Parts: sequence; C-alpha cells; structure tokens
Amino acid sequence: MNYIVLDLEWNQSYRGKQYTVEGLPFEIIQIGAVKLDENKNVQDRWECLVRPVVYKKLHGKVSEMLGISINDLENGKDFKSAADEFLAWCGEDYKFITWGGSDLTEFQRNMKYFGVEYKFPFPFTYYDLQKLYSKVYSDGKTRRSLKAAIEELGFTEDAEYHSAINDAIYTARIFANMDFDSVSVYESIDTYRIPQSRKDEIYMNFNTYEKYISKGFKTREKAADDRTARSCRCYICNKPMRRLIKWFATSSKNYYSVFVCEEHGLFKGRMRVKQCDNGFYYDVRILKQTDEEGVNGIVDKQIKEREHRRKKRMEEHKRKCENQNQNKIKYKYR
DNA sequence: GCTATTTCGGCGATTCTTGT
DNA sequence: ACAAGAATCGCCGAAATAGC
Repeated sequence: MNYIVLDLEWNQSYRGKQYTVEGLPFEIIQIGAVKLDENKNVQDRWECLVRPVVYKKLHGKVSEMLGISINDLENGKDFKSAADEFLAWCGEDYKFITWGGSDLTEFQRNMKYFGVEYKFPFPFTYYDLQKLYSKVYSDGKTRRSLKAAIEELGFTEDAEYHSAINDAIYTARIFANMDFDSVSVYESIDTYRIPQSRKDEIYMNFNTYEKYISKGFKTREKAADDRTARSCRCYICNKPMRRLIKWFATSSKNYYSVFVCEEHGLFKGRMRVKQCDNGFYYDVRILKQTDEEGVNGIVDKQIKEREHRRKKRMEEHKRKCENQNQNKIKYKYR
C-alpha cells in the first residue's frame, strides 16, 4: 500500500459570497502530491495547475497568499483531465495523507461539480497529519500551521509555502520523520459522503475508543433523538449497555452520557449532530472506555454547567434588584 | 389545579484558529 | 473573503417548581 500526501490550493469568488456558484464554494487551481511506499520512502511526485473556469479572477487574499496571478494558470489543465490523471497516478492501493481535514472534501466537491467519475472506498478513511502531529508532539488537540510545525521540528525551509507541491513535500517530510506507527490507528473519516442506510452506518473501533457515524436524517431533531445513536452497545463484546447518566447537552453542541457494560465497565459517550452537503443531518458519536474518575469528570461537567447558569442568573437578578433600588432612591429624593 | 417564577436545555450568534 | 471545527455566550421556550 502507498501513501499519497495530497495538498490543494483553491480560489473563490473575488466579489463576495453572493456571487458564489451553487455547489462550488471553492475552485481548485493547484494539485500537489507525493507518493511514498509503506516504508515511507518517496517514490514519486505529481503536480499540476488547473485553469479555473468558474471563478476566472483570483480573490485578492488568494493571490496574495499563493503569490501567483491568474496568468500563471492560463496553461493549466481543465479540472476533469487533471483529476483523472491524478487519480490514475495514485494507482490502486493507497491511502491519502493531508494537512488538515478540508482537502478531500473540496476535492470531492470539485469532482462532483465537474463530473469526475471515481469511486473512493466507503467509509473513506485518510490520515489528517495535522491531527497526528498534534498527538505525537503536543496535546492532540491544538492545531499547528504547516509552517509552525516545520519550524518546530527545525527542518530547513527551502521552498515557499502555499504552493501545492511544496506543501505536499513539507507534509511528506513531517510524515516520514515522525513516529507514525504510534498514532497510525487514528485514521480520520471523510464525511463528504455519509451512510445511505442503517446497514452502511460506520462503527470504527480504535481500540481505546469507537467512532460511530449515523445515516442521514431530514431534520436536526430526528438525528438528535435517534434511538440507534442514543442507545449504545459495548464495542468490545457488542452487548447492549445500561445507561448510567442520560444524554445531556452542555452550552457547546456536544451531548454527553455514561454507559456501563457488565463485562468491560464504564464508557463515556459524546455525540454531536452535523449537517452534510446534501442537507441531511447525521450523528457523530464517540464512545470511550473510562473509569470512576472519568465518570466524575462528566458529572462535574454537568454540575459545572448548572452552576455556571445559576451564577449568571444570580448576577442578572442582582442587577435587576439594584436597578429597582436605584429607581426607588430616585423617586425618594425627587 | 391554576398561575407565576425558577431552572433547564436546545440552538443560534460570536470568537478563535486552521485551511485556501 | 469564505469554510469548518471547537469553545463560549446568551436568548428564549419548555419543563419544573413555588405559591396560592
């Protein structure tokens, strides 16, 4: 199996969102990629310019950042040929690596818009190296820009950033030098396409946790209330679990819950409703094995949220009273 | 059992950061 | 300038509770 490190550059409407074409918020103008074998040895490179046909002028921010003008793209390929050639170059057995989680979504949007026919696997998994970099070198949550990561690692900065092929090469360099094996189980799942039906729903077991992606629902409510998503089975033995704490929302868009498996103990659940390009709503749920301390953390979160609201209300109430008193005083001395 | 007030919970708006 | 994820704020209707 090969690794394809992919990086894209894209353009957008130069005169504002109201002129954005339906189904194509961004138009890809550069494709850059590096192919590595399973031992992380570089095999090949691929790059091309794409001549834009929808947004034929570059947005000011884009040309500034990329350091190019529209003239540089005149001799570019049309997207369909570029994508066909690129996908043929990718071969049969490969996995994508990108810096951040947006490239594959934009690539598929462009493919759909320009009628490129190609079947990516389902579920469509890839490696988000920005996330894996954070897991290896940081807390797993913060996201570093590519430049910041290269500088942190002390790599030589021998090429301009924000060029598709250069950024792909930088990303490949980080990939080849990091302890990838220690984090390689943490694949990302592309959700440009979501499960069509119940039987297509995704249950990914990452050893320490399980990720579930539901089918699409017409409304946010139906997605949030779905019984399949709200009731959980143990991802180790597949037996139904008992719910210890019912699902509750914090002031964020996350829902939390705690379940218990008779054999494997405590699990914390986190769920979020998202919306897909086709307008359907779907659930992303993560189940993670935990202990009493972890459960206390969830309970604390719930209590903290209540306390937080109570305090807010108290302050609000106090302020109201003070205002009333002030009014009274005013009346007194009038 | 009705009404007013308090508490809860869902969700949009806002902000920060990344990406182009 | 626009997109998307995550975190936070705050509004407002629903549910719970207090007061009668």
